[in-house]
Amino acid sequence: MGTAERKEKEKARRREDILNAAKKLFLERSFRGTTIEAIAQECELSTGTIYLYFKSKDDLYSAINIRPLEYLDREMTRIVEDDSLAVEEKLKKAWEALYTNFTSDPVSLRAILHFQLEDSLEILSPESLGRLNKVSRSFMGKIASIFQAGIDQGRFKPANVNAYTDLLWGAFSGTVLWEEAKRRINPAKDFLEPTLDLGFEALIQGISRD
Amino acid sequence: MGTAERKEKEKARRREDILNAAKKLFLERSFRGTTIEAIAQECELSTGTIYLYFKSKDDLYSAINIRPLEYLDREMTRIVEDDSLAVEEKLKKAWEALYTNFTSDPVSLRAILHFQLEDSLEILSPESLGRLNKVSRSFMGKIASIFQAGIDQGRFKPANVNAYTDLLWGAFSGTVLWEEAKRRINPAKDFLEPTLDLGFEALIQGISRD
Amino acid sequence: MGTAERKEKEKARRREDILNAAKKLFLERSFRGTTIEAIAQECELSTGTIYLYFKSKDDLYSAINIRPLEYLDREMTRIVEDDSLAVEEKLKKAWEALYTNFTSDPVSLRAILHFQLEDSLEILSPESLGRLNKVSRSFMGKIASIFQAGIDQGRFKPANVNAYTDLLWGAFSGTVLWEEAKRRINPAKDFLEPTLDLGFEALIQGISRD
Amino acid sequence: MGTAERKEKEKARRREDILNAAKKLFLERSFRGTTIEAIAQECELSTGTIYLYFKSKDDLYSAINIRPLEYLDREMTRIVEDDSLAVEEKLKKAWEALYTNFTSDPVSLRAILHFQLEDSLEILSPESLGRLNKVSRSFMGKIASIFQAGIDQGRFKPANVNAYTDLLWGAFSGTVLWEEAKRRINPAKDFLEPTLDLGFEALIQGISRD
DNA sequence: AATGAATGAGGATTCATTCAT
DNA sequence: AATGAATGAATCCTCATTCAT
Repeated sequence: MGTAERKEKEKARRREDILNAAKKLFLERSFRGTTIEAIAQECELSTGTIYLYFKSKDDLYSAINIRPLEYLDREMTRIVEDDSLAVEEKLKKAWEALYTNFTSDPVSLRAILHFQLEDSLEILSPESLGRLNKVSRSFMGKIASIFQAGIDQGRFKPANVNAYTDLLWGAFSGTVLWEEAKRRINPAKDFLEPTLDLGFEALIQGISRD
Repeated sequence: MGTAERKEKEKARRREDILNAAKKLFLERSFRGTTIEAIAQECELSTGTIYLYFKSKDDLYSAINIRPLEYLDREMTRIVEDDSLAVEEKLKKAWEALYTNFTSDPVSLRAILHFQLEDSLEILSPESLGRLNKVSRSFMGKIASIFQAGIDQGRFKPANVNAYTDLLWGAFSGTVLWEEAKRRINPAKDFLEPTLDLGFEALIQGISRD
Repeated sequence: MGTAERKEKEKARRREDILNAAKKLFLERSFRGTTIEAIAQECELSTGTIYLYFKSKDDLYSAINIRPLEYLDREMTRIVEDDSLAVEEKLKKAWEALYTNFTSDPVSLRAILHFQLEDSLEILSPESLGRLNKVSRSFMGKIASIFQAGIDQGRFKPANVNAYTDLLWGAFSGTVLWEEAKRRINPAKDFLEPTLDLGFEALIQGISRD
Repeated sequence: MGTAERKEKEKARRREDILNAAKKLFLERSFRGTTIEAIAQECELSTGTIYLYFKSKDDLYSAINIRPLEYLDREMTRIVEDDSLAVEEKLKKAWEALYTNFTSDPVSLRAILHFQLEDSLEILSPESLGRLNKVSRSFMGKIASIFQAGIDQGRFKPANVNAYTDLLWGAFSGTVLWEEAKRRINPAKDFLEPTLDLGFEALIQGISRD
């Protein structure tokens, strides 16, 4: 039925609106500094309506995470499965995907880090938490599989692939976080890209055999 | 007079007690989840007393930052000025200092990252903020000087030393944050040390000439 | 639409309820001695709701002022513009208006005096302060104009009309305040009316030309 | 013994210091806005010491009242008993005593009015309250006796002398309060003296027989 | 489904007062 | 007597969440 469909779409759109408004405000004023009321105003809805779409503020925050992670997960799948790419190229593509994603959507990274930092995890609805865990595990697993392939092919130094993966994620996220913090203090200086480039070069060099 | 001195010491000790209690709770229950009341109870003082030593909750949190940073700053000075060390060794020592410091005192890193993540900076007392900025700049500056020396000596690939420094800090802090988050979900798995080792190896490899 | 209108009314009524509850308690237990919580209980609302209608406790207190002042201001207009009245009669009516108003609503005078006594003015929201200033100036101006007319007509001794106005207000408010204080100590004795009568007689006598 | 005496004096002096400091701060920042700590700092003592001299903040505040009232009471005695003065002159002198006293010591009037306005009375130690009541009753009684004499001599219109007294006090205090409030808003304009002069003239005129 | 008024628990902070030294 | 650190009750205000309409 066309009507039902339209309604469905309308609803999805609404959800999107809320997500975007929240994202904007979380970025501008941090999680602590953003009230549900402010989000409601930003997307021209009422506070009550927000709760029609999200169970709680934390749930809303987590939803901001999930989407980019799901997106990234799909990207990683594509990269991993693309047989035309060498492992170094795959790694490069993965890194670029991270970069593209998080520069186009800085809040989502912050949201992820926020959850790493605070134990808000406990407040999350079990479903959200489960979904979050599943996606991030899948996503990390795919990166790990690239490292594994590299090792198997004798191109990367043998080491625990999880350590490799953690390193990649840690270095990436830590660098973005730090550059962002610096930029908040001095908006003129934006060294994110060159620093990340450097980071990737070093990483590849550092783990490549010979 | 001995009395005045003892009082001074007593006061310093009290401050320390508060700091430790706060540290413990912030670690266990995050900043948001920790109330002044809880801190007071933890160190067996009253809420009012906390405010005798710290202007606000944020001020207290920031004080947790400053000391390890100041300590690290002194460490870096020692390392930088030790002429018996090669630049690679200096870097290794610096990395180890970070490691030692933040594993022995995980909250302080979390506190630092907290301030990177939130705009709580604005809430800090100007003095705290100033001191924080000064120390961290000094500290970073010393790391940068090691990179500079390495480049000057032709042992590191020429590049922007600030990018190198940011990378080092970003990779280090990001990795710790991530490993810690993982451990909170699954306490059994602690991969921090090997991952950081790997990270350092990769870094050195990656930036070393030939 | 009737619904919107009813809502509007309901809201105004709520505001009124809060105002009345606050008035009652402020009268009974003074400003300092009255908590928001108590006000909330008195009008069977929650503390949070109070803040939906008033920015702060001081704001609420000031709101108690404004209405009677605005009412008085309108009264004064009527009196001033009533050409059938002699200046002495206008003064009498003005005095009576003050009397009627403040005996029917004693807190409002106390609230006014409270703000005269404390520097709480700074705490008031700028809007409230502005409104307060505007009304009281207008109100005083109208009384002054009666005095001016009296002087112009040669019925009052020439003098600074502002001094006359200040005197009238000072004598009135001071007397009410004092009688009220006495009554609080000994509720049996209420001399307000005769004393005010006497005051008015003396005032008229005192300023009338021969 | 000289030592005991000196100690006594020293103690009285201390008390005086505290009183003066408190007076100054109460005037500058109002009762609410003044902390014991601030008073202690102002007179270079410690908070604890304040409590050696005064039972409570309210007690301290009340002490500020009592002295000028006691002084005024003595003044009134002198005036009342001075047979060389006519009743009108006595009244004039009484008014002038009030004026002199409260312009030289504005806080004390504010303190008195504060107690009229708030029911801080309940908080006062019974002794303080008793003393306060006694003095103010005595003081008012003396003014009343002047009115009584005036009526007896046929120079004032017969009326309740308490009403006369209340009127005098109300008009005086109300005018001072109001002029002070105005001056706080616009310090340039000080109309206190002329307004009080006018007030006294009107009063005398108003109550004098023919 | 949407609203937005109402809720009320929760928390930071202040400050009069006490008390050990 | 003097100190000033410690107390902790008291209070204002915020804000995530609910619910009647």
